[in-house]
Amino acid sequence: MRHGRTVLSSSFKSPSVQLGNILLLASITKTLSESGTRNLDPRSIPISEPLVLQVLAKNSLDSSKKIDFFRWCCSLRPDYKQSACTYSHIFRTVCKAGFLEEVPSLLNSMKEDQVVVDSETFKLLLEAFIKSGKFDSALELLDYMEELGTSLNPKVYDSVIVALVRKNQVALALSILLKLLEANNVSIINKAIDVSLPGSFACNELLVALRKSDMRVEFKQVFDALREKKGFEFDTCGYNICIHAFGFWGDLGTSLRLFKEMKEQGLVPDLHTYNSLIQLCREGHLEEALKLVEEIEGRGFVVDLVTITSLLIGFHKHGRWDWTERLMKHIRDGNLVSHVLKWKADLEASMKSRKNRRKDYTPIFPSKGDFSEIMNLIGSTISEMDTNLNSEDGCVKDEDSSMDMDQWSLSPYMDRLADQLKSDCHSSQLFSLSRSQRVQDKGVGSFDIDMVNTFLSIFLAKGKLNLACKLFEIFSDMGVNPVTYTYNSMMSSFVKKGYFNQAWGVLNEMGENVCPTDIATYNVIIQGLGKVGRADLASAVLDKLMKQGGYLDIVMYNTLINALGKAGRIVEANKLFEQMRSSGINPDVVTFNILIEVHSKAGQLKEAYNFLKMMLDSGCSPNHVTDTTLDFLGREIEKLRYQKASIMPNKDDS
DNA sequence: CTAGGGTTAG
Repeated sequence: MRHGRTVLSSSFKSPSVQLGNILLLASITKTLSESGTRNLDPRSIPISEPLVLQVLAKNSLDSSKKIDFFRWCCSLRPDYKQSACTYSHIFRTVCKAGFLEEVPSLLNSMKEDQVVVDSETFKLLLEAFIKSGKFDSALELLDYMEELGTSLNPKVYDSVIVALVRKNQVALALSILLKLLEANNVSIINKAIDVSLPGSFACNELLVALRKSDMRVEFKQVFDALREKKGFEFDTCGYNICIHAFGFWGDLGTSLRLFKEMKEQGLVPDLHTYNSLIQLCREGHLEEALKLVEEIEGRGFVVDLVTITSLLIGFHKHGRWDWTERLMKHIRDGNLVSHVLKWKADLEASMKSRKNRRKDYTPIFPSKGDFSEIMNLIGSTISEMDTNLNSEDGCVKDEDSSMDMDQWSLSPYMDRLADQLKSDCHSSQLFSLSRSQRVQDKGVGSFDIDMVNTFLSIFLAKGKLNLACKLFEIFSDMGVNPVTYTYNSMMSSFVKKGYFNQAWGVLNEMGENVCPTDIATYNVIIQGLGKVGRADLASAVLDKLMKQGGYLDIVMYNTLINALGKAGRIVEANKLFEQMRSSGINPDVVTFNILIEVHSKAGQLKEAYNFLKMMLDSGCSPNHVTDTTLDFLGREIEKLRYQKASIMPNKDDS
């Protein structure tokens, strides 16, 4: 078929041309993969841009051959110049294959060819550099881009900043942003700012990173610079970040000012905003915190577990459990408050009767002295409890018309369970899973169970295990269907008292009951397990969690690594650390502190030192905890040096 | 895609 028909569009080639190309392409590919560019003859090959692109796009050809071919084509200059498009291709190939060392010379030849690739390709290159830790190269490339002076997509800077932040290169990201903000005379930079900064995602990311790294001064610097920049306005998220950060660092005045300002800007504060502000109750401003709760309710938001946790931690910190009473009064009537009060009353009633019921709990709760503390926690008012009975099938039936009750009510279960308990002679059975399962699964995520979990977390976190156990005991007797965290807490309590069989029972029963919604709640359990050196159970929890499709965030990883490490399971801790990194989570200062400490205490000083080095290399700045830990490491090293003056870990580098 | 509570030392 050789009739020379005109090709209408370059993308629709005649069959003959197509066939010819295919054959040519096949032959080149074959030659390349067999013997590289050695046997290619420029005179016999009609090098054209589409052809080069097609070769570069060949999946069967490995990247090194493609790069060779590309260089071979370049060598044909001045007869043949590569187009920007081809450069774009080869850069992508290079990035994909990780041959970043090829980049500088490729950039040079691009310069010679007097073409410039698109912003997107630059962005990919920068990100590839940053991803592989070649920050210097990334900066060089940035300079080079400025030098080229071409119109670059301002979003390139955003992506660079974000990429750096994610690589813990907060300081570097900071310097780039500040440079952008200050460089009023460089047109390209200005362009970048004008388009990119309003409502910028990158700025928010950087601010968050600065807050997390406790870089107060730098945070303020960026904050001020952004505010001075004309045309820049924070979005809701940005305001939230700043409000939280200033409050976090104790500058409540600024937090509140920003809060006011954002409302004036016409932005609507959301639950994030309020929950950030409520943190101020940690500083003792309990009254104001409650006012905010009022405002939340007034605006139609519903307080969530974060709100409650923040408040309770604040109350706890200031020893003001009596404020829970006031909190409940502030929570919107008709919705939560009645349930909260009811829950409270039920708990009280249950506890009152408990005293007469089980006596064989003593060995599990050797210390009874703190009982009054629970009473304080719950408050002293004893309201009459609702004595509704529930139906046999486990559904809640509400006969109290005055209180719009729903499935959150606990008292019907409690009543029934109280009866069961009376007839139940297995008082040594610490809890009954079948009993729990009989209750319909409606309470998951509801307020009451969260409330209990919150108290449990606090008790467990403060080492008040007996209190936590007690609370849980009461709680599970009420027959609330436990969510995973509750099981976990329970298990933790058992473990701490040596009731391993029961703990395993819980583990096996957890099954589908896992409630994966709130990862924070899983942490305390692992922490507790780690503290008693039962990381094997922590691993089991983890396994189950993962099988349920749960995911791990950085705090969870840290908690787990800590638990494993403290239990002396260093190998597993390290494995988890690797898993964490391979799942794309960057270790933070807490992770490194844990790893350094764990290895130090295990006598693996060299490893500890390596983690310190890794931490510094990854741009993660040490904090006060690191200092304490390093003191320990230093002493251990000193000790070792004293013992064996000759064989030393490579300590004296830094 | 980014924001709030929950993770580490003494």
